Amino acid sequence: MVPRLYALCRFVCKGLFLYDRDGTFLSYKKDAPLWMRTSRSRKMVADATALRRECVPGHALFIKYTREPQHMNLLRKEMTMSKELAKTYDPHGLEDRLYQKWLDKKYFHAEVDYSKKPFTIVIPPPNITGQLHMGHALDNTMQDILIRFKRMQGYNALWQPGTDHASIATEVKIIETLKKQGIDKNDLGREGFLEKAWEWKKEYGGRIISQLKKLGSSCDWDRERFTMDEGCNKAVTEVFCKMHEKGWIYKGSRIGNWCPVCKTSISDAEVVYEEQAGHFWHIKYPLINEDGTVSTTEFLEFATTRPETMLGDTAVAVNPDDERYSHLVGRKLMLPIVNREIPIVSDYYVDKEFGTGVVKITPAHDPNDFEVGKRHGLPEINIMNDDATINANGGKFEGMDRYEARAAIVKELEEMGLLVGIEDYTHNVGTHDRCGTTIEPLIKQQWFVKMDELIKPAVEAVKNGEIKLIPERMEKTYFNWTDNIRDWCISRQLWWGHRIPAYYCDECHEVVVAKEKPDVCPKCGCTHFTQDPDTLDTWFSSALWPFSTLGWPEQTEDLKYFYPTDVLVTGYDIIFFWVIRMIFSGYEQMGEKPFKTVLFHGLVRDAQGRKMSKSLGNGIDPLEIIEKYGADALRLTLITGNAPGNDMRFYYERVEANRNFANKVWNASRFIMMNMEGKEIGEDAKNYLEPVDKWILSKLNHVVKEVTDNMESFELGIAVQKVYDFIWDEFCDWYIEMVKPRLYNSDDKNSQQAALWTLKNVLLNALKLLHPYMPFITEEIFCTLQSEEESIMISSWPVFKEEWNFEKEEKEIEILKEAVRGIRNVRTGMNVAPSKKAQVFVVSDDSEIRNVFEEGKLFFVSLSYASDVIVQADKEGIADDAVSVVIPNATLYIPFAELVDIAQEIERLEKEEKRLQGELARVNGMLNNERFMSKAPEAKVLEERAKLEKYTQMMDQVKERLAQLKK
RNA sequence: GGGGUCUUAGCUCAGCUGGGAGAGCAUCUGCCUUACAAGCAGAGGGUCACAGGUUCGAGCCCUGUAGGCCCCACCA
Repeated sequence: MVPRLYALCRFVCKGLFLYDRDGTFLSYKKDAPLWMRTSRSRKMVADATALRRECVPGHALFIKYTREPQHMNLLRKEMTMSKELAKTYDPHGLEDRLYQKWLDKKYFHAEVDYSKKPFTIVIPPPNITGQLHMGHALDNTMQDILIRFKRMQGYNALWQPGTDHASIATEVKIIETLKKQGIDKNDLGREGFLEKAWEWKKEYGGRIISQLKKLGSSCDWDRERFTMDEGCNKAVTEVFCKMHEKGWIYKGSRIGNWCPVCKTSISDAEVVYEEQAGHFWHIKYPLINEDGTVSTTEFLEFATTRPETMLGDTAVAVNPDDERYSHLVGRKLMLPIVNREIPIVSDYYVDKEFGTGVVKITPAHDPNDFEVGKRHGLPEINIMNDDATINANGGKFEGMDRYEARAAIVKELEEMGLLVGIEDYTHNVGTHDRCGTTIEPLIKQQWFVKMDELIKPAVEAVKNGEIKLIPERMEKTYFNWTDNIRDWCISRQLWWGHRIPAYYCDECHEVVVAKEKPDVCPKCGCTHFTQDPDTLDTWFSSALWPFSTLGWPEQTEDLKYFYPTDVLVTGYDIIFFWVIRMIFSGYEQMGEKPFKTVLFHGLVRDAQGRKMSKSLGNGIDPLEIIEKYGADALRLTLITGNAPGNDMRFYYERVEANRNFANKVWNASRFIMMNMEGKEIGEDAKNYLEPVDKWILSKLNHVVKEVTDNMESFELGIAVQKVYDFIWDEFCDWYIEMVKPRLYNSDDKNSQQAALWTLKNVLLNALKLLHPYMPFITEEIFCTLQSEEESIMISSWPVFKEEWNFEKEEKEIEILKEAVRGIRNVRTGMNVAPSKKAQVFVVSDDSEIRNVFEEGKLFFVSLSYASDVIVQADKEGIADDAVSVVIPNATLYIPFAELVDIAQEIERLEKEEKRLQGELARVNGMLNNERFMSKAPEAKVLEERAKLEKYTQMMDQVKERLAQLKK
């Protein structure tokens, strides 16, 4: 036998009372031990050791309300807790257990089944290098909500999971790891490196998956795919060859973004512009005289941010309309140091207003200059190696790093007297989004995808609504990109990725694009080929994800059944990288859209509104939140409190509030189960429904409809907010309180049964509505509540039931609620303790109203702290100094035993009078406005008329009462 | 330079197609009320950034202004 000891601190701020289980007072500890919460002050100081000494050995100690779990746990270890159901919801253990159960039962698995309609979502595949962050958590919570909702609605719901090989991100990471081991990528060679990469994938690729499971994601894990698995590789090769044949993939020499550290080209989308403090070097080049000598008096001055590129200058340009220089066009300049003659050309690219209106042209190292060079047939002189050191074209600067060369060249120009000045200048510098290195524009042979034709159906699809973007404004961003589309550079000089299926004849260098290495060169007949060393942009394989995962290029049953998918959920930040590319790929390869709807979400930011990032160290780990508050609370936090597509800030307070909601649900359920214990609830109980039962059923009915509608239109946050409000405000705070008297009274079995039946049914339906959002707690309660059902996740989604539609009762109960609120209001206003009961008289000349109060008397008594309630048609027998509360069509009187301060009461009523006056003025203003009456819709007019009647009537009551008091 | 978006209570944000300003947190007051103090019952708090316009009626629609954030393009 273990006697228990209770510590109750609820009503004491400065100390701790210890009671045993029977409530016998044991001792009082001043300056009590823990961080505790009381209603007033959140924290209270005390000493845990002292408290522990207070406990007799073998006794249990129960601290009722604490805030700091670490202190709580410290004590718990030495305590024997009560064997009753846990009073607070504890997600620990429970979540993993339920998830395992779902897995074991194969609830997440979907098979082709033509008797059901499919509902498909493909996961945005997380990088294998990734760790679950808040963005993933949000993204996957949204998908899971949709999938669980549709599954319950009876759809054959498939959530197709997988991971992305993330070529450059992964390669960078592996190189780093190897570096730590003292291994250089090049020493390993391609094969050796790839071996390491696959090992790495094997080790870390599963990590993110297990983290997604912690969230509760109901993905069909049997179908897990990888963007570089065999099937995806087949799809990639197929697409490449097909598009090459069509002429939409081509190899071209173009200036592109080159990362000198990763030694690969990167697409425009991978370049991040950063503002950097730099300099503007003002330089002049001497003109060449008619006779071929270098002028010592005539110069052309300009400014540059990158003086080292002068080594590759092949012209200087001015604006054709610039009269200052028009006479010089066609003449030549002597490029100093290099001593090369270069022409002065005119091109509209040059801005007359900017600087001196003169620009040096380096076609090989600047995208704009490249274009100018093309227009004027200028030579392209590449002065750099792949690592951004100067090459042989740089003469004596060969071997220098680009920045070293810059300093050396500036120095030399200065010595030559050609440096006019140096100016501080901040400008935007392109950097590589993966490694931060400054991009070097270089001319390289790269593979490109021609976009002009490919993009057309993708533009059309969004324009004509075949693909819907949510929120709608994302369409503008979408078109902004499609309107300015440029060819997509798809080759990467990396090893980790899909190999480009292009083969070069060793003899004649003929290029053959084919699924397999060709045997014979079609041109020269030789049999030796070398495959293109490059790999493809990661997004090339991601673009095929919606159909490659379903088996394409094979015409599988899955593909026929599940494609096109229904919804794509993703962040707006990858609309260009991914969404658009999936759309045009879908149309091109499948002849059909890849998905019907794209649901965008925003970024999860920290409490200060900053982006969560590793460098700032402000990232919040979702797994930590799950550990502390449970996955359900996290999911609810991510989904509520902001509009679709907007960024959100992450607050611990909000997680806490949602954890509290979980606890509320838990306790309401516990209450219902406790009351149901040992009682059979037959279905005939519904023949004895009372008005309150009908009221809550009817309320539930509306919620079911609204929530379903909201979810159908992807308003997930709004939907769950309605469930939240219904459960907490209506069900817990009103309905449960209303039926308590019936539950505690076993004399009227029918009434009790009806209440229990209603409690159970409303709870079950509310749990179902909540399940997509909070899968764990709802499953746990659902299964405990009705042991015969095996899982809420395969139960059916609630629908609006005509037989639960009770309009009359809905209105009636609202009257009672208003009366209760009115009474509570005056009581607190007058500082009357709840323990102090008082008689309540309900006076109304409307017999229906009187009837409502008679019927609801049982709970009305307890909710309004009444000793008893007397319903009558007139004021007969009510003390003059009773406090009164006016509600539509009735006045409530509370004759308190003590004398009521009449003056105060008059003041209160006058305030009410003023409020009603205001309302009446507004309503009358509208109704007396001729133009309102003629133009406003009839429904609105009727509504206002009804209000007028209601307020007039209430006003009469208030006036009457005031007159009486003032006598 | 082009485009998007935001500005609503002390803080963070809702407010769908125009028809009496909301939530959470915070603050204040009361509460030992056997589901829940991670709770219950109340209260206070807003010129809806500013200026015009449309409308019977504007937080919501239009124009402009100021400030914040984001995306695209990138200026030698």
